[in-house]
Amino acid sequence: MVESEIIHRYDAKCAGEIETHWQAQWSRDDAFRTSNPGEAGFDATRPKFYILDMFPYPSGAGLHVGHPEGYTATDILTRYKLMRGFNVLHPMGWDAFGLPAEQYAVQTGVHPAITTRKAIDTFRRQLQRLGFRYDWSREFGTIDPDYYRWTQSIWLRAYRSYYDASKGQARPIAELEAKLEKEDRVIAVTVAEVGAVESSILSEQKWSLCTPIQKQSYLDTHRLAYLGVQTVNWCPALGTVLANEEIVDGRSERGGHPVFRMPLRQWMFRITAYAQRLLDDLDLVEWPESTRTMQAAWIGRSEGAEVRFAVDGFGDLTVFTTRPDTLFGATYMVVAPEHPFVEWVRDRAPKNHQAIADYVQWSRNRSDIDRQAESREKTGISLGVSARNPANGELIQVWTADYVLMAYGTGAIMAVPAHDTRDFAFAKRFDLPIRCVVAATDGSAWTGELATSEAGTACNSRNDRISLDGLSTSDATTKMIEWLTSCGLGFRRINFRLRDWLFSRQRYWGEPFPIVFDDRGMHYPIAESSLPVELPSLADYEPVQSDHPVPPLGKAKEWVHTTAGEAGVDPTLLDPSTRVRRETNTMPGWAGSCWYYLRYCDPKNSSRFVGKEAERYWMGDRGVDLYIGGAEHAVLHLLYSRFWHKMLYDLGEVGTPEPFAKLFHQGMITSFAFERADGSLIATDGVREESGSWREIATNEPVTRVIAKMSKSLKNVVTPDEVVAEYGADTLRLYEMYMGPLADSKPWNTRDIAGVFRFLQRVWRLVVDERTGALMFARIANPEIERQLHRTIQKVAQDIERLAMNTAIAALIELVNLATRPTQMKDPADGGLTLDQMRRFLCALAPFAPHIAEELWHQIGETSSMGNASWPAVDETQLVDEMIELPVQIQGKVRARVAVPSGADATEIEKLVLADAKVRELLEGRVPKKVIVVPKRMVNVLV
RNA sequence: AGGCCCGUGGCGGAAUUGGCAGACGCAGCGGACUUAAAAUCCGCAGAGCUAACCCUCAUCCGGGUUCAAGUCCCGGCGGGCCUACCA
Repeated sequence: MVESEIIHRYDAKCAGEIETHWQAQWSRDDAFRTSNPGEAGFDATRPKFYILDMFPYPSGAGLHVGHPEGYTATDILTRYKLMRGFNVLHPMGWDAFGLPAEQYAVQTGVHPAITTRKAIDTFRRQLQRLGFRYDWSREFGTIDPDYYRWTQSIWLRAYRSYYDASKGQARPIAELEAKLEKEDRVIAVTVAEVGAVESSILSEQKWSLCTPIQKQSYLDTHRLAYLGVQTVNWCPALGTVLANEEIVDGRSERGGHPVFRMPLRQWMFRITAYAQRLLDDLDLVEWPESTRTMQAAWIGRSEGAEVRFAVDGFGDLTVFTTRPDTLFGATYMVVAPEHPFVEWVRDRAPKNHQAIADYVQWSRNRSDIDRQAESREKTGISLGVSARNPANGELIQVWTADYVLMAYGTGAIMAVPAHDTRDFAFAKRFDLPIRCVVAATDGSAWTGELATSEAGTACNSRNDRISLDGLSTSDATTKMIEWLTSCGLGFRRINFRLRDWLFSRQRYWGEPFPIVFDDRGMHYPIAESSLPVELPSLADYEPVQSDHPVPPLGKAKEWVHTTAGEAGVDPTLLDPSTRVRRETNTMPGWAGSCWYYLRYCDPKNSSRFVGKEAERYWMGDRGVDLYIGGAEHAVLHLLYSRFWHKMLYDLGEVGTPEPFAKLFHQGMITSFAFERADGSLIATDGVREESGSWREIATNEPVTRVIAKMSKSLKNVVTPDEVVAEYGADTLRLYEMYMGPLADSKPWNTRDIAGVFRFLQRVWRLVVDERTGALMFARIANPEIERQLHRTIQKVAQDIERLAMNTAIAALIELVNLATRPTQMKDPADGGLTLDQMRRFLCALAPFAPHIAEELWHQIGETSSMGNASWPAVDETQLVDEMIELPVQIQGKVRARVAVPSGADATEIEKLVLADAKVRELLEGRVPKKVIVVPKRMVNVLV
């Protein structure tokens, strides 16, 4: 018993000791530090590589096993690239402002600043326990005043800029102002009160005659960050604006409170100015096709025309259509209930005034989701007014209906029921005329039973001056646009689905806007030198119940009401003694993540958001070299970041048009759950396994195992902490990578972890005698193992580059299995790997399991850290065999194998194969008609 | 409703470019060692027919292209993701 006691075994305790020992050592040595250009230790001869993880939102629950999946992959690549001689930037930080933290704080009564800091500490500790090689000296959180000072600064840059359409780029708004001043241009001015809806244009006048408020309103219609009116979902009971997804049946999802749609003045971003560039530049990036498609769909470019329909007494009602070729088939019009035309009609139609008002009110209080529900029938009401179809001169009715959206196009449409399914449904419901103006290409007659939106041949489309009849849809479209343009009735237009970005939130836990208002409602920016505008520490940050939005920051009365001087407004803009009111909305959770990748390049810079030299070096020509994160951010975060980046690019602040050269989405880690016959789910602890199948404990009924998301209710959540305690960090890292392809969603199976753990134990035993702790090496390199070692190193390198960590690990396992073959081990001193082989093997293992690799590295006599090691060289000659066995097919079926020299060409191979005894036997004297030879692959003999 | 992606052993998966389907791991079975067990090591392992070899069938189903298809094309079925009255 005593002699069999194994004290030098790689078990959980041993792994834990090794891991914490080396983590402490790396920390003492500052081993993960990366130097910037100009700093001590920076080697300018090395190429750069910037590897970025989407930084986490630290929740109170800590990490779950999904987090380390992407992080392990980037860590492997980081360690590998370092061994390959790159300067690698691999940072980590915290996305820490936002709604969940605030709601958690309201629930627990603990201030979000405290809970968030605590959550960050937990996350950091957990990540460090996994040995990730982050340069922690670059760590920051979006809630750090030193960071959000620059978030505010960049926002101010947008505020002070406009999009110069002629140049196709952002320019300082001072340039626009100077031009207006110099040319004394005539501008459209709105009613005198600030924030009027754009449609209430009253008159036009010269710039020099405008009031300051009119000037500001005008500039606001050009700023990239501007104050504008947007219809929002306002929930008085919750005291906040809600997203569409948070509303069910016109009530809040949480609590079932009523929600009202109301126009609200909010800070917006003019992201629509960048729509075309955001679309075009998707060609510059190496991103998953699905993500690029989603972004393109979100931007939603469509080509068509704007067409004017005359309404007596009103003027022109303008529509956007992608099918101007069907103008002759427009038999009625529809405007959105929010369209100003409705208001105009209502005031002039006393007969159905009330009915129209009721309909508008009713539709206004319906959420977008409600309005868009597929199953519901179309609703609407006739406005009792007619417009003239400019093509055929017919008078057609104008309706209002909520299937037309104010936010898209012009908020009004021409309805062509014969060729649009929505218009068709509406026309059927309200018995409106339908006219076919596009004939099917195959000549078949239109049935009138459903709308045909496909391209075809124009018909019934002629007037005195134009005829489209007989033209294809695309030719008819071109001709119609030309005609409309020549008559001044319309023009070609490209429309985008993308809308401007609502950037205000009625929240406490976010970045304050660096802006103040005077008594007249004019806004003034805070001077750069007075940033940050710090978030005031509030004891009561709960939302306010009200009929009108009251942001929680409004409660900080002393902070809100101040003077221009105290707030830090430039004295040349506003007298310092002027009483001002601070903006009380805050920025949304997305703000901090829009530019964090830039700050990592130079996180301590106190004079710029990022130093130019550091930005140019780390961002290089194409930006971040590899960005890994979840597909849930495929649209919003990535689109917002690209937008900010392009603004900064236009303003000369960054050197690349796109921020992220290559993007990769890791899959989700799921878990198992169990399903009853009726489809209901059972938690894992309510089930027992019985000879390969599962039964519910309570009823003894058989259940099936299914894949489900990890959730508390199903009791199938696994945390890294528990895995580390049972097996160690190296095993967790290895298991997460070995589960399957990084991009796939894969189920966690605790039982499978033993496999990779046993692999690490075999690695350990390869060198360490478990009883004595003595080191064991082969005296002579076994040639088969040597050859396999070269192949493994080669494969691991290739697999890491393409992020196929699972197959890289399989290759490492195969090598270790080969090296531990007991036939090689009869004499311990003669088995396994030589010292030199072990050295090279550990280099290949280190990216995956850095702790055990570092430990063994030192045990075999190395004194410097593995972090300084180079990737082992591969001898090309070891990768090819002299002879290879080719499968030989007869009539397409593998019937024999023939050994041939690996360099043999097709003729040689054919000769060798046909001379082979087995092949001749199988051919039974038949003469081959054709022999297909694919060197190094196979041979197919056809008779 | 539309768009995109995916269906391979009992399970996770491999097959990178159309070229030996099932690497590697888990679970399973048999053996060695042990008084016994654990641990470790060795072997077996898609299905069918076999004592065994052979052979036949086999990558969701049905067609097609090809000397050759898990891989390409067409049609279905099943699952997932996204968008959802965008004129």
